[in-house]
Amino acid sequence: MAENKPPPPPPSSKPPPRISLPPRTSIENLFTGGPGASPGPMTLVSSFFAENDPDNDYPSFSQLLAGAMSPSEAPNGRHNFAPTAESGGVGGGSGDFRFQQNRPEGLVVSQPPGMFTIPPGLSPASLLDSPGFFSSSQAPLMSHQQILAQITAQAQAQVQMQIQHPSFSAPPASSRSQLQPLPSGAPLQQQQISPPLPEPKITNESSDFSHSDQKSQPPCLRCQITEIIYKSQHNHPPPTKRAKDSGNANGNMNPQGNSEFGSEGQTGNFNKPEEGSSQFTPEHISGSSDSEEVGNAETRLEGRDEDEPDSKRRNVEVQNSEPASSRCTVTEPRIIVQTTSEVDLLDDGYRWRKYGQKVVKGNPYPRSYYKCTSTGCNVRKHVERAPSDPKL
DNA sequence: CGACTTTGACCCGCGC
DNA sequence: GCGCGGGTCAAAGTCG
Repeated sequence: MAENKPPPPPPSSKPPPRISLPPRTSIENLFTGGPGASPGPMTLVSSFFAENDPDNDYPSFSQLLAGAMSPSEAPNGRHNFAPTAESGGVGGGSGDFRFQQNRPEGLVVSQPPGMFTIPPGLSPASLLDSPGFFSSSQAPLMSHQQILAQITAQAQAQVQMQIQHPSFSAPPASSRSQLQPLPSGAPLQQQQISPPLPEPKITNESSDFSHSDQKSQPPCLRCQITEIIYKSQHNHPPPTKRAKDSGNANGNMNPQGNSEFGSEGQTGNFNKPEEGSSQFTPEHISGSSDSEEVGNAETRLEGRDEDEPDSKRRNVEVQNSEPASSRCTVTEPRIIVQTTSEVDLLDDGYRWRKYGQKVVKGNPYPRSYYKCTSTGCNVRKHVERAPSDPKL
């Protein structure tokens, strides 16, 4: 797995960035700071920075992001990724349940070298959808890359804040609310698989940061994670599909109307990254196209499958491996996002068709392969459950 | 009827 | 060069 990533790949093949969503259970750990607790999202992020090799050939993530979004835009979204206690872990009702399925509760940013994680509370789907990412006025179309970029940026911002202001464990209530929005009720717990971080403390903080509310929530087994890997970028507007799915898919969305997706919504899941993104230099992004913003990102929600064989990473790497030059010319930038969620498919606003399923080594659960059904969209994503996932 | 899921087989890359 | 593992394709089946 990513976590276990073997030694840093050669420059040419850098691991793609990953966004991880920690399993809820792990989240608890985060809060508690227990040994089991994996580094908090922030930690991951921080680690990310720390670990990021300055050497990184790739342009800084921020730079990449810069293209994708303007910091100023990052409004506070309305939607929260993090599950709210109210929603209840498992459930706030059938509706919640659905929600859970579709959405990861928390994203953790794990930062093995090569991967970046999304701060807890952020769900990839939300991110993707969240209009916040793109202001409504902005582009209706967000590519996966962009989304990732945004996520990353925010994560970075948070990290930076923590780094700069250790005390800054939790964002202002307002911000928090934004983050947590996950109505899903599903509690998110994030655990990260990321490699040992040098600064565990951050982890705790971060955990607070993202899940302050969540803490109270019981860990939801259901939401355990799966991995979702996005390849390629989505340029088409998610809403389209949504129209169909979304009707329902979003249904998961809270009645509150925060749609995760926001085609209509605005999201600001996170605080927007104000920071300079310079710090962020995801290695993985390497291949990605600058223009694209984020070429590759992996979002991983797995709770803990550190076991993942490298092979998986291969995908990522390969994608990443794209020559920098490709960035500009990249015909098919790939964004790899690995997330885990109870449901194979996170409702990210896009329509996915399952084209394959396979059992991979190191994980009892089969990995599912999805393609974006939008015409012309080559985005693919791999979803797999964390091996440790008890699976309900 | 169309879209999607499931499943087996094939192909490719990597490690030994 | 061989074997292993992963990723993708394609056919069949299912569901709305």
